[in-house]
Formats: sequence, C-alpha cells, structure tokens
Amino acid sequence: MSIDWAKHSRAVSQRYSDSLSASRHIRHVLLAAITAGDIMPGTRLTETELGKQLGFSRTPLREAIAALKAEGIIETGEGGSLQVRVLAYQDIHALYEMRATLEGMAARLAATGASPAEKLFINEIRINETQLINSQASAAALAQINSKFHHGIYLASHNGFLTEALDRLSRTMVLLGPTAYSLPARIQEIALEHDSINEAIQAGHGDDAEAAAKRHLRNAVKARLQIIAGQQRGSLD
Amino acid sequence: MSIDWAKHSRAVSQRYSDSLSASRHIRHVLLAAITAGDIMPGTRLTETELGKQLGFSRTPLREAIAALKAEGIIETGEGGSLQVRVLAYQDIHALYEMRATLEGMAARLAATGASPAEKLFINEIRINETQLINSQASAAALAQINSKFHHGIYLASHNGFLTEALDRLSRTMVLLGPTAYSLPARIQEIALEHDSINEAIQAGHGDDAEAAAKRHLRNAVKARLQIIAGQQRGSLD
DNA sequence: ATGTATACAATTGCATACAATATAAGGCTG
DNA sequence: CAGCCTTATATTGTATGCAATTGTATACAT
Repeated sequence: MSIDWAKHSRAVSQRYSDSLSASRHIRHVLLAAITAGDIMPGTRLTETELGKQLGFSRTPLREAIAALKAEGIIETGEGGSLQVRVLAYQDIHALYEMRATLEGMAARLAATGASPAEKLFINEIRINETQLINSQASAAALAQINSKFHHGIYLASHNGFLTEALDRLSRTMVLLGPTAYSLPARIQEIALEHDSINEAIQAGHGDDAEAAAKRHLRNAVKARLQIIAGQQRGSLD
Repeated sequence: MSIDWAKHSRAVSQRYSDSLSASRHIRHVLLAAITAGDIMPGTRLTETELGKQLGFSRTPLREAIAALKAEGIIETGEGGSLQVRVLAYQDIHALYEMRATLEGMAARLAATGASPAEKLFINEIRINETQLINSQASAAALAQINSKFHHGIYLASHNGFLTEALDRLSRTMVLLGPTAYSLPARIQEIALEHDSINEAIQAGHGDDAEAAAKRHLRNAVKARLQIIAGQQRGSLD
C-alpha cells in the first residue's frame, strides 16, 4: 500500500504554476498529504522512500523536512527517525487556548483597524458561506470557506506576526484529524458564531469581536473533543 | 574583516556538550552571532563563505538556514540571495503588540494555574534580579536574568504552544538590536513593572497579572522606540 | 557620454556518493 | 531454552560535485 503522492504533487504544481523550488514544492505536498489524512500522526517517514516516491533527491527533501520540523509538524523520534508529530491530549487544549487568544486579538484588531474594503471583503465571504451551507455543500468546501473567513480576519488585523502565528496554528491543527464540518449539527452553530464575529467587526466593536471570537473557539474545542471521542479506539493499537 | 565564529562555536559546543548535530550546532551559532550583533540585519550571507568559516559543508548549513528561514530570522532577498531579515518600522509595533497579548496570556495562566513551586521559582528569580540591579551588574547580565524571569512565566503557563510562540518572538526580537538595558533610566522602571507582574502572579490574580504584563510591554515598546531613534542614521546605507 | 547587449563570474539549487549510527536478526553460549 | 553478543542491513548525517540562475563588468553602438 502506498500513498498517491502524484495527486498532491499535481495539485501543488498547478496551484503555484510550477514556480516553486523543489524544497518548497515538497513542503506543500507533505502538508497536503497530512491535511488529507493520507499520512497520519505517528507515521514514520523514511527519506529514501519519500524521495523515490516524490521524484526528488534527498537534499531538497531534507530541507523541506527541516522547515516542517521547525514548525512542529514533523518530529524526530528516538534514534533520529522521522515521524509526523503526535499531539498529546493536553496539546489539544493548549492549541485551542492559544487560538482563542490570537483569534480574539485578530477579531479585535479587524474591528478597530480594518479598512472599509477589508470589512466588505470579510462580509462577502460570510455571505458566501451561508449560501454554501444552504446548498448542502461538502464538508471540504465548507472547511475551505471557513478557512477563508478566518484568514480574511487575520489579514485585516494588519499584523504580520499575528497572521503568521495563526497560520502556523492552523497547520498544526491538521494533525488533529477531520474538521468539525463532519458534524452536521455543528454547521449551523458555526454559521451563527461567524455571524456574531462578522457583525461586531462590521460595527467596529473591538470588545464584542474579541468576545465573539473567543466564544467561537470555546465551542470549537467542545466539538473537537466530541469528534475525538467518537474516534476513540483502544489504546492497544 | 571577518567575524569570530570560533567564539560562538565554542560557546555552543560547551553549552550542549558537543551533542548536537552539525545543522543544529550551526543554527545555534548563527543565532548567537545575530544576538551578539556580529551580523546585522540586511547582512548578506553566502553559503560557501559561511561553510568555510564555520568548518562545515554546505549541506548541514543549508538545513540550518532552512530552519531559520521558516522562523523568519533569515530571508531570501531578490535573486535568492540570503540575508539576515530586516524588520520594517511597522514590524516593531506588530511584534510588541503580539508579545503584549501573549505575555498577558502567559501571566494570567501563571497566576491562575501555576503550581506553588513554580510561583516560588518565579519569585526567586525576581529577587535575584533586584540584587543584580543593586549591584550594578552589566547590561548583558540584566538581559539574561530578565530573559529568565519571562521564560519562567512562560513555562508556568503550562501551554507548550504559548511558550514556543513567545520564544520565537524573543528570537525575532534580537533583530531589533540592543536591549532596553542599555538605557539606565529604564532599568528601575523594569524592576517595578516586573514586581507588579510577580505580585499578581503570587496572589493568583489573573486579571491583574495580564494587565501588568501588558503595561510592561507597552512601556517596553516606548523604550525600544527611544533606542531606535538614538541609532537613527540616514536611510542611504 | 549614456544606454544596451553580451560574456563572465559568483552563488544558489539539486543530485549523487560516502560515513556513521541505529535497528534487527541470527547464532552462540550459559 | 533464554539471554546476549555479533553481524548485517537499513537509515540518517555529511561532503562533494555539477547544473542553472542571477549579478556584474566590459565593450559597443547610438
């Protein structure tokens, strides 16, 4: 059994018009594979094997891995072997606690400092999301528009370090597995929560925006725990 | 003219008992050189030259650089040339804005969730700092104990992602140049601000701790701007 | 004299080859 | 038969060499 690297590789090539260096290309492909669930946390990665399957030599591969290690996506197990990072249970809380703080900060800054155009853009994404939900779009499509909504707020904060930190957290979160959009009941809640964040931003109410974002994340972690509980298998894999 | 890499290299070797791989070793040496001000932001780094001076081949060097690029310490200029990242003026505000939020979060969590032993430890560092200040210790020594104080709070937050994010921000801040301990007038202020953070943590007052930490950072950015204003040269380097 | 084109030098990006180390298996000994 | 040591294999870490791209200098034309 093997993974369909070619699919991810093609997607990355297309998305970036083949303009990436090998190491950046590989980094995106690996992230895509992890996001898609093709390689699960704990999976061991061997450089030779990966290089052969991806069609690159070990040098750019190792550079991509060095970057992913710096980001905490890949870790070195005992003896220097490579594996996709395994998050401990308490890491889930720590991750969402961080995100709640940073999303709150971003929402506040967006409410108080975003340009009219940026606010309009965020609002438009929000409208788009509603349409997708009403048309029973796929979980993947909903996750994508969700991502756009949040990212739009990050950018509107006008703080590059904040944006980067939140992007990094999002990348780390793919290690947790499927998104909350696999829970039909949660979808409507998400819509409502996004609405209150958006409204506070549109109105320029910093405090309200921060509070709404924090509420959203508190509910998100609850949903996440529910998903994880559903996946629970014995600890004797 | 050349940089005394051997000094940094020895320090790293000693600190880690020669147990680091070449790439990690190089990464630490580069960070030390940047921290010490031996290589300033904007300095161009050439792989061949660096490798020759450090005594390593380009492969581990490139891995170290890949990690530092992922952290935003090193960037690729136009044409793919390497250089130490240059922070824009607005980046200073963004950096301190981020740090204020995260330090506030850490102080709050330390106040509400740290163990008695951790609180005692933080308090002890604080006492130590006072002694150093009274004995007119060097700016480097004060910067070190300051670092310990803040890091102690990070760890007491019991949130690994928060600790990592703050460590990363600290590493990025070395790009700004000399610390505030070069301003004699600021030293006493820092002591007072640290005191109020510490007291709120000891008392377990989360709100107060967060507020005190945010105040501390607001004053820090003011001091930083003062230093930068003093360094101002023409923009035609 | 200035602008442009071309040739050359330098540097990064990638691949292959080699060395060191960890893992696992198999045989040997108690 | 169990435990340990030895050896073989697999995998990571490092070095060197080559290709491609970019920066620079010089010469020529306008």
